Amino acid sequence: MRLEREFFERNTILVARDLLGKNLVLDRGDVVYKGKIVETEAYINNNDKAAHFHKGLTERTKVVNDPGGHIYIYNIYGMYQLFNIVSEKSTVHGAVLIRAVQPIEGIEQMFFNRYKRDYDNKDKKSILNLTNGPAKFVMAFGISKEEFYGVDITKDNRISVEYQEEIQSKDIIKTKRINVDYAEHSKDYLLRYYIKDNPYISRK
DNA sequence: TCCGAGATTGGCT
DNA sequence: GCCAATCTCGGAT
Repeated sequence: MRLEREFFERNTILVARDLLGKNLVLDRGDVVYKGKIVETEAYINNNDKAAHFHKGLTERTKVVNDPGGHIYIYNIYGMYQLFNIVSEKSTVHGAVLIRAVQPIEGIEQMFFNRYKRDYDNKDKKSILNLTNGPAKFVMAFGISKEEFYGVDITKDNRISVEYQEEIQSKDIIKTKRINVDYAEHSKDYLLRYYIKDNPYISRK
């Protein structure tokens, strides 16, 4: 059962928290990639200097104007792409960065996408390293901005978020976002969420 | 084995 | 010039 528009059109912070434990699913026909979302960050529309759209939208960020459930992907550091899901209703700006997932299905293909070699000589560390960071899981799934920017994750027949039971609040850690030191007053907002003790989170 | 520093890379803030 | 990241390598543990 996929998550519908109503889920994503809510407040960004609620969407970020409730995405924990849900499965991100990418169906390529011959292979299905599935990963449990274990770490997210909220970028909000309340004077959040860390948000790309805090001064208004540009060509890069225009999809944030769409209703919740659309996909926002951007380039970072010249070499990587990060995956976000737009939240809030149309014209209200907010997005959730997916920072890490735990592989559930398609792990052999993820391994090949990341390392360009077969699944044979694997070790525990290389498995954890598949998807324990925001650019890592994008590479593991083989997602690109060109293919998925602006796609509606509630309607598209390739990509969706699969419903799973809520994570209990005692198992959710709430902390500061990563690498937003430039964001002045916004840098200490507690807008990063992750599942307690999950091995795939990007940082403690 | 673990941790920190340095290199990498190109579009936009 | 800056940046919501990652990889590699060297020295420390």
